[in-house]
Amino acid sequence: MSAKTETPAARAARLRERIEDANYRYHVLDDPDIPDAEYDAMMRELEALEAEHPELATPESPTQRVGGTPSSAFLPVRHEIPMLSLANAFTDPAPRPGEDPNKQTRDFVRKIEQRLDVRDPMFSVEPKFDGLAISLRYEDGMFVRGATRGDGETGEDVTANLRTIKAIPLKLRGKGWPRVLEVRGEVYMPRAGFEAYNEKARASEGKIKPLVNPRNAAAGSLRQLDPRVTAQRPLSFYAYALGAFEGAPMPARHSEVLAKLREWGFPVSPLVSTARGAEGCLAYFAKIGAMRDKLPFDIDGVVYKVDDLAAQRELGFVGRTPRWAIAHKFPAQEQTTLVEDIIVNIGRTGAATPAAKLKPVFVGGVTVTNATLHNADQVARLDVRVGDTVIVRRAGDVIPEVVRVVLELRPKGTKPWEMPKHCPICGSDIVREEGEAVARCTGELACAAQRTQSVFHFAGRRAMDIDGLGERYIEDLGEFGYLRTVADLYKLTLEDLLEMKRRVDERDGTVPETVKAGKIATKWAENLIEAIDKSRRTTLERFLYALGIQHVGESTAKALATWFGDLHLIRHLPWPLLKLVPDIGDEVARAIDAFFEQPGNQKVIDDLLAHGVEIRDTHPPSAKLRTALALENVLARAGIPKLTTRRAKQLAAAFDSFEAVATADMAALVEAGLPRETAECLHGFLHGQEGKTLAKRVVRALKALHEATAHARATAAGPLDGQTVVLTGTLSSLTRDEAKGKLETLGAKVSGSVSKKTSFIVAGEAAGSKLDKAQELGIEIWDEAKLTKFLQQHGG
DNA sequence: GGCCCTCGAGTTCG
DNA sequence: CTCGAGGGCC
Repeated sequence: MSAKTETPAARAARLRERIEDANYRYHVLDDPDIPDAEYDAMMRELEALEAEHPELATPESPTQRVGGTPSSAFLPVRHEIPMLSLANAFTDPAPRPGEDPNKQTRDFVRKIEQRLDVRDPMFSVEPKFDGLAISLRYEDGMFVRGATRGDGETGEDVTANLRTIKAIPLKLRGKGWPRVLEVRGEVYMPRAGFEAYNEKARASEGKIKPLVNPRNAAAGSLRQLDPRVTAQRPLSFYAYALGAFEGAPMPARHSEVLAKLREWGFPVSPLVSTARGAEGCLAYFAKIGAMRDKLPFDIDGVVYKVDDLAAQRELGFVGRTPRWAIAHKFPAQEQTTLVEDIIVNIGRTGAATPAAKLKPVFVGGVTVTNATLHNADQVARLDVRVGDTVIVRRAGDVIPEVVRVVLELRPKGTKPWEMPKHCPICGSDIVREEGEAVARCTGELACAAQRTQSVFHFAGRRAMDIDGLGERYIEDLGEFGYLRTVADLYKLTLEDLLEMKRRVDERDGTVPETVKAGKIATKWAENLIEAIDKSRRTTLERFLYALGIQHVGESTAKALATWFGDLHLIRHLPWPLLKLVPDIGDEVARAIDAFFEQPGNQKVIDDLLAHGVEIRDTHPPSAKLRTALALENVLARAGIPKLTTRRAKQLAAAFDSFEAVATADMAALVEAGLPRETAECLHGFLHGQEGKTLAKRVVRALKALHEATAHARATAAGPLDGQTVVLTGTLSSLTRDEAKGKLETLGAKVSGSVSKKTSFIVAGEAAGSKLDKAQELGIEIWDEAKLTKFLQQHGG
């Protein structure tokens, strides 16, 4: 049948099929069956056909890979099933005599054998591509969304860019695929494509910027806002795992999954294989290692996965890393360079961290100029000196690290490096505590570096999230006296910022950037003021984290926030009571206590609150905590020496407040049933300096607790208090359970059926009889948009 | 007292 | 990403 006798629709369909087949043969089977010229001719014909008959153009047509318009941002995508990160194993390059260089790999296999009680389990083995992990979602066989890995939980929507990659099928081939399929794999740039692209870039004489290395090139290409740019990049794709999988039976083995993926049109590396036990894995590692340089793409190791999926489930996870898989990495690439200097950086906690300033060297795909030396022990271990030639590599292919010194090249007259005795920034003593690895500057707030770093932490994305407040501004603000504590941020005015900028320009002798085309450019300052203002409304968890208390990171801050629920309670609580929170022990509790013990810190908190910082999620302490704070428990745990649980109980029965116990005289204590000796001891303690301080704090804390509880009760009246809500139909942005939970926290009762008592209903897509009934009864009807907006307005 | 896990803190480059 | 160290469990 010739083109002439076909209808345009049939011709278009036939062309598409042939183009898709050619793609499949080229990218998946690696066995092209038609010459490039013919392929191009078919594409041109199809494009012409679709231009002539626009109704024939479908989104999954091969001509429609580059579509859509440049976007301004990538929307976050939550992965239904988190994307994993693998543990690493290395082969020890210089094992001690008698030591197994492949201990890590063998340990990995041995643990699996122990847990599963099998010998030499079967592994699916594959090369580990050096690219960018992504997830592709197919619904009813059509590619609907693609996202980057992100932090594993949430990535970025890069669908438009992924569509331009010909190795990624826009629709699934074959049959038997599930209704919902998520495929995980690696986008990478083949070496040849990388070279060719850079050749073109060189020829363009600066018009096209050359790419640094294939891996960054892949990552950078997917982050292009304009898919037409991505389409110009020679990207490819290999699939290696599943995410969501709904509506079809799941194969029993990982190797079968890969075979299925290949049938459905995904490129799967021809190097994937299976191997038995540790020895099989190591043989595969050796084989791939020998091929590494000749491969048409970069790899950084191989991956071993337990092949049996049921066994994978049995093995489970530690955190987000599976017990059933490991990445066996090739040794990192190494380079030698010169140590030009060894400097000390001062961190937020005063930690003095030595860092090597290196002669720029290209290693592992980037130019490295700095390498951390961690601490004085590390410097001593390596014996790095200024002027040394050292071997550097990128640990885990990211953070540069000094591997060792090339002693043969050491110049004469070098001296071992020593931690300076005084802080290079503020001149305070640098002290190293007994048994600690870090040395610290003791300058605290007097040290500009610590000040800058703590403000930087405070403003961080995960803390108060002040957008646009970078290290440079913080330094400058500090230098000119606008910023002593974080509270000063909330006192800054537009004029302050502009004045600071003027002085910075004066100091640097730079042309004032603030003056452009005769007008004073103030946009950056306006933005910053706005960002600061926006940060005022925050959560307890963020606020606590932002304070930068030692040992209090994100998760401890969260625990404190959920357990105590109220800043005023936390800031007055004596440390033994802080230990009520799981995962908070002596050390952390003491650190928190010490922080709040400083009047300066309490003043900063007062200042922050006075300048409009508002914690919007204060809530009553958890029920568990309220029990724990009952009088007898407080007495037992407040840190009063010799007071046993039993005695605490007796006291609690006889007195009705902590204050009463603290002010009781000996007679009263004896009357309460305490043996004379215990009573004397307690009385002595409570009237000693230590006891008085403790009592004062406990009383204050309990008062705060009481107020917090009362306050929370008073404000518990949510905006939907007393209202009955009915949900019907399907909501797209959240599940019914989530909607229910959110409505309930705002005070609503969520019921299942519509009656005249119903306050309003929320009708999603395809709402049925409940909607009819609500209309009949004249009940208010919300659509999803209205619900979302309402939830947003009320902190949903 | 030792082991295993998790968390905190510091870090690099584009 | 890595190291060091705190916390919990045996």
